[in-house]
Amino acid sequence: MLDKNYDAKSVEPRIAKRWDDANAFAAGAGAKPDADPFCVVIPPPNVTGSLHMGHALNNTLQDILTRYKRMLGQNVLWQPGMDHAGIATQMVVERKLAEEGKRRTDFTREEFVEKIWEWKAESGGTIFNQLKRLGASCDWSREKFTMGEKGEADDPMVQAVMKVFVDLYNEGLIYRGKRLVNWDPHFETAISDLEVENIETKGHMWHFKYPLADGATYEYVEKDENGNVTLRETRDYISIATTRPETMLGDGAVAVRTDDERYAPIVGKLCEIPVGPKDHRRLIPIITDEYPDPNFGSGAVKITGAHDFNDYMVAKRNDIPMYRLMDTKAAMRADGAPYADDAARAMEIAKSGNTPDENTVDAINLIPDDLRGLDRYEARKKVIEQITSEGLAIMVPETDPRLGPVKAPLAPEDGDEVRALVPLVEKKKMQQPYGDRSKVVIEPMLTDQWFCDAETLAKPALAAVKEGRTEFVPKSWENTYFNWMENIQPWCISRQLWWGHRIPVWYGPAHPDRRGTPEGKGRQMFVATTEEEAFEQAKKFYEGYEVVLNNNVAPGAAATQLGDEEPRYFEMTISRDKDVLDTWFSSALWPFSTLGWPENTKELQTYYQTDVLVTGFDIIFFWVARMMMMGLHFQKEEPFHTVYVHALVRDKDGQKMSKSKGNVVDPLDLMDEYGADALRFTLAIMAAQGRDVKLDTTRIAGYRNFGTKLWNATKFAQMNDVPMGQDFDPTTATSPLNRWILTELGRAAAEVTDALDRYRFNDAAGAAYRFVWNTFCDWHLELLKPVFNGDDEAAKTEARAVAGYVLDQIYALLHPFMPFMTEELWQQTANGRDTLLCHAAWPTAVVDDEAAADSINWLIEVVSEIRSARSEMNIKPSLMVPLVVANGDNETRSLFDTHQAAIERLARVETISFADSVPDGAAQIVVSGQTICIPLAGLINFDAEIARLDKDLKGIEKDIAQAQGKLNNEKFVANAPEAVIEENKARLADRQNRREKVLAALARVRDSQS
RNA sequence: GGGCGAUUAGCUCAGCGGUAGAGCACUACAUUGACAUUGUAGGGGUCACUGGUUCAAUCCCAGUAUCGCCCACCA
Repeated sequence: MLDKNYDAKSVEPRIAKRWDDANAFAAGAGAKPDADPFCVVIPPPNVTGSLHMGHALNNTLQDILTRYKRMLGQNVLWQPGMDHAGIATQMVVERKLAEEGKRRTDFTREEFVEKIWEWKAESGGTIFNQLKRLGASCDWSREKFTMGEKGEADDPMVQAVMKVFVDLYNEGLIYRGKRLVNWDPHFETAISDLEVENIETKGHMWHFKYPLADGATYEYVEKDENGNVTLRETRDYISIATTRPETMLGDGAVAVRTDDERYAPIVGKLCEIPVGPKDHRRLIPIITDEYPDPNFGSGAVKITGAHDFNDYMVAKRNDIPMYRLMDTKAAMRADGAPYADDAARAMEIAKSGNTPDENTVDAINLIPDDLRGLDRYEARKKVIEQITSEGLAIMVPETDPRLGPVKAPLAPEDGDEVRALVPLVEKKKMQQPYGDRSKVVIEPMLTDQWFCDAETLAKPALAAVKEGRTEFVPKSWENTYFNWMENIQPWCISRQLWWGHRIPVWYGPAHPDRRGTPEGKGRQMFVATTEEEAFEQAKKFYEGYEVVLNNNVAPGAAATQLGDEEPRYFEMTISRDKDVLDTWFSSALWPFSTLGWPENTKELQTYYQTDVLVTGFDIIFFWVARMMMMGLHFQKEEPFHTVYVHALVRDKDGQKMSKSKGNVVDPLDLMDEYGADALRFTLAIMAAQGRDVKLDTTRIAGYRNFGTKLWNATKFAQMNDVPMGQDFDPTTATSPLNRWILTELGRAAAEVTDALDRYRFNDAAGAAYRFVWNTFCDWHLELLKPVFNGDDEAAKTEARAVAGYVLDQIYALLHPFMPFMTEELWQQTANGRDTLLCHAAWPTAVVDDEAAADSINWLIEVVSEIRSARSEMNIKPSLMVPLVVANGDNETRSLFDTHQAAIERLARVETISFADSVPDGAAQIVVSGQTICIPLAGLINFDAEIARLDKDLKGIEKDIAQAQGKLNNEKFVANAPEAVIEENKARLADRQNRREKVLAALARVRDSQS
């Protein structure tokens, strides 16, 4: 016998262990011979991670699918693993070190990386244990890590990444170059566009004068829309607006639109950057470009190619030098020659109009000595001060509307004009880029990075979805995918971090004997999947020279001269690239790297293409798109045929859960309180497509109660000797009640199955819920009671067998949603069950008996109506009442005979009799065209009875009016489908019949009252 | 600036061309045998607004309002 209560806390670990001991989720476990494979790869959680609601939802859905497919007998693999999560992990470990008062830079790179591995060993299993608590049926023996077991170079997980890099490099799809990238000054690394969040912030726009060189002047004319001159003055400057004054130091030009008449007179002239030591002011040219918008600001834009993405494009187009102003921490540069020297050098460049190579330009430091080393915002303040104090800020009256509402203008009194002039500093909302992890303002920075030609890789990935080989569910996400893929930019894949896959490129010096050829110039690259291979390449390249490998020297350092006497003998040192790859580069390979690629393993052959990817929309770009690209490129087949995109779990008020907001709901707490099954069921039933899940904990309690209900239903079965786990053929059942519940079971199973096949998790859970609670518990079990209490032994035997069968099927049907409790019930309810429920067969419909269904549905209606009438008449529940069926036809009599015991028990009826007329002083119920009476003279309150019948009548008449209205409408009859017309006709006939009966009943009540 | 989504019972959400549903909350009643983590009965909604299409609109179309998200280079 079951315990009084289901105790999730003790059952869940026990069942989990049982699955574990049985290896129940090993790839292919429980599969039929030659079964179709079904494979899902887990979105790998961060190694630093701990289970949050997003994981709980994501993994619940995957588990529902894999358990369902496993029960269908398919060859199932749910592949688990973790992601090394470069920045996130490095951040966590750095934070940990900070607690000990240490910094990353207190260690060597090797030491620090070793610390991360230690940390992984220590706490890396946390999230898997949490996933196991949730019931995730992954093949845990196949756990993978994006960095391999220990990061060894020959680990297949590492080799997969290396091979992909090398292959793409050899195909020209990966290249290195100096580009403007998003630079995170906190982590001191480049990041990709996707890792930047644009946040609206309050900023300012300053307006400054850039004086024309040599005191030149021009006539500045402004016109309105109609061409009338609104302003004409002689100027010796050009007005420039900027939100980032500190970048003025790196300006390479001022650009105006080609057709901007205002500036036509000065195009091609030089102007002066109004900051820095007076005697070394730099002059820059005024150029034309299509980029400036004449209607914005002054129409003239300063061009700082090294610190702004737009300017970068302009500078490239016009061969304007790009001067890098900041260091890796976004502080103003303090390296290189004194300002005077470098400024002079820049002047020469500007005058010559020939921009030297990028490394030469990069070496020039244009930060005035007094600003060197300052933080970029400190520098901004100083720059503004200096320009303003020199009188080069554009001045406007205090009343200028551009100053914004903050500065209250002095009201011009008694014709006074202007009280004062102030610098024009517009208050302005602007989109500011922030690092999504560091939350620090991103700095566009000109650096050497590795890029992947995403545009080329995206083409097949785009076509795969366009042509339907991979489908998104819900489909609307495909537009998001298309939009991004069609506008995809080169993917910056290098990161200046310590934790990650180190880029498999080794650098050596220029070849000493090949001056004047590419091999004899600059550093040489050896791209190889292993160090040995790179070494071999280098040896071949530097044939005749000594080659050594030393990763501690700067990559591509000059050849070392060996021996004083033999100057022709050099040592060629090669050293590996210091950078690591973007984490998503390795994640992109997940669907095939986890299956053993680059080796052609049996798993790869069996399970690739995988089936469904279940993921949140926030990583469609980061991950899904890149898996599509890499999967198609390296396997020539999409990594999955379906992408199920679920919503974000938000808090009750629709806010994204975040630690900083303090609104995080911890799924572990919820599992402690309600059990894993209740949490899972809630997430499943709330996972409607296309909408966020706003989690309301009261619902979890509700579904916990659902589990209790099932538990108690099973207890009831046990108390009535219902046999479970029998080999019973349900088609042999004969009684209407049994055939009815089998019919309902089949319908429910079909509904759940269909919903799961369409990824309608909420519909699936809802259908199972309704069947178990509202059909099986509310009616079938109640209707069984009179059978079990009766003395028809044959009927009891069949009823028990059917009840046992249905319960077994219920466990199976609910198992994907509530695996722990159902497995526990499965194990406890039958002796000698040698199977695990997780491997049991998925329910299918075997009995569909319309007549039996009609019969029981009639019974349910009668009972419900009697109960309703009793309640409204305030007849005490304890009072057993007689029932008189007036003018019943034979069919009705037979139904009452069949269901006599059930009606008596469920409606608390003492006797059922038949009469030719309605007895006096009776409550009258009209159901299925029959008038049923409760003759309780004296107990019936006539007013209440009249009110009840009136209410009934009103509803009926409303129905009649509606149905009649439709049927009288010629257009309706002409256009509506036959079924709808029939439905309305039937409704009308039924209501008319009932109206007659109810009117008669009303008349009788009124009669007896008078 | 572009795109997407939402607006349904007091709350959190399903439904989506043929007479509105769930969970929680609420009201009344019921505690001798599966279950108070319960049962029975009930109250509560012009399905944001305005037009249109249709025999029929909560559902389709257009527009409005409010809210939310994603993308975007206006200095």
